[in-house]
Amino acid sequence: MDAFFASVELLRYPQLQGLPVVIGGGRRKADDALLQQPDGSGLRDPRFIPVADFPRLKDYVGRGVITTATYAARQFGVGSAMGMMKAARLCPQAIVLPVDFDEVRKYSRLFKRTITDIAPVMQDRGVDEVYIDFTDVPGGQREGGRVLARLIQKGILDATGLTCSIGVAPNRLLAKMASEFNKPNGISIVYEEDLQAKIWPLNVRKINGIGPKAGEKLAALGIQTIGELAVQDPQWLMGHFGKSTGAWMHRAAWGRDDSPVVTESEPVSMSRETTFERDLHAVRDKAELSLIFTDLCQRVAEDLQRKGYAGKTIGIKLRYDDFKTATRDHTLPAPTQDAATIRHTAGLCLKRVPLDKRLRLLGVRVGALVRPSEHLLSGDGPVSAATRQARHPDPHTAPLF
DNA sequence: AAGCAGAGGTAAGGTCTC
DNA sequence: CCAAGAGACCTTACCTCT
Repeated sequence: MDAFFASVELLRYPQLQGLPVVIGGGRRKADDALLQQPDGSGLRDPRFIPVADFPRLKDYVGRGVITTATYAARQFGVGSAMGMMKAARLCPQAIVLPVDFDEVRKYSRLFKRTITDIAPVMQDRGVDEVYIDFTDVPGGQREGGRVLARLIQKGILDATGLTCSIGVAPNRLLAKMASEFNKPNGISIVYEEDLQAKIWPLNVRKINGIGPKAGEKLAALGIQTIGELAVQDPQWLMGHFGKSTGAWMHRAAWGRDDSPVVTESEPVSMSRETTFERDLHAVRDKAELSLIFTDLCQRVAEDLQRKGYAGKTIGIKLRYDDFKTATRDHTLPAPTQDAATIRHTAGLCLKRVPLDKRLRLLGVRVGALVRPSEHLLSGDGPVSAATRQARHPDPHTAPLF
C-alpha cells in the first residue's frame, strides 16, 4: 500500500491532499482537540477543518520517529524511521498526525479481504504489505500478470479509496523488488530474463534481507551492486557472512528464491515495550519504573489471553541512555498467560542485568508460545490474588524497581 | 573410564522488516 | 544531536543427554 498510514488519514482529511503530512509521534493518542469546535460546541466535520488548524512538525516535542510520510513530504527528504526532530528541521511546515491504529487495521483488513476474494493464496507481511501467489488464479498469466494486477488495484481502490503498488515476478524475491519500481500506484512486471538489465544494476540494499549492516560490510568489500554480488565466489561469501547467509546472498543475487507463499502461521512471541518520556534511573525513579514494568506485563498477559496463547519463555529488554540494549530471559517449566507469573519471572530477569546507567526503554516479552488447552495453564483460572497484585502493585513489596 | 559427536534446549545479542 | 514498537530469525555460546 502506498504511504499507507498517511493515506488512511487523507481519507478522513481530504483537504490535506498533496500537502506534506507525516504520521508518527509514539504514545500520543489521537488529537481530539482538532475535532472540537473552537468555541467548544460539539465536533467539527473532519473534512472541513481548515488546513491552518492542523498541528505542524515544527511545534512537535517528543522522542518519536516518522512512521509514514506522504510523497509531498518525501520531497523534503523526510522519510520513515527518521527522528521527529530531524524531520522538523527538514520540513517544519509539515502537518503531523498520530497513528490511528484502529483505523489502519480496519483498512488493512479491507484491502486484504479484497485480495483474497480474487486470489486466495495470500501471505501477510505486516499491516500494509502482502505476497500473493496467483499461479493458479484464472487469467493470472495474461500479459505476464498485468491484467490481474490491474484488477486487484481497481478492487482495492473501489473498496478503500487507497492506491497500492504491485510487482509481478516468478518468485517473491523478485516480486518484492519489482513492487518498488513504479511507486506509487504502479505495476511492474519482472521476467527471469530481466535479471541482468533490471536487477543487477541495483544496489545490494535493494535485496529484501540485506539491511544496513550487511550493506556496509559488502561496501567495505568493494561490492555495491547486485551484479557485483552475483559474480562473487559462493565459498568466499560464506567465509565472510557465514554458511547460510553467504549461500543465500549468492542465490538472491541470481534472482533465485523458492520460498513458498505461506497463508497461515503461528506467532512465536508477543511483547510490549515502551520508550519513556525521559531517561529514568533504576534507583531514583524506582516507583515510576515499577509501575511501567507491571503495566507492560499486564498488557502482554492481556494480549496472550485475548489471542488465546501462553508462553514459557519470559524475557525483558532494556535500552540504556547510550542506546545499548540488554536482554535477559528465563524459561518456565510450563506455559503461562498470567500477569503475575510474568511479572514475577520478568522481575527475576531484571536482577541479572546491570542497572547503573539510566534507562530509556523497557520491554517485556513472552516466547515459546503454545495454544493452550484451557485446563493445562499454570496460574490460570479465576483472577488470583497474585493477578490482583500485578494490577495494583504495592510499590513496597514489588520485586525490584 | 574417558572422550567425543550430534541433537536439542536455553540464553544473549544482533539484524532485518514493516 | 537524533534514533518507535512489534515480531521473526540468525549466530554464537554453553549445557545436558545419549
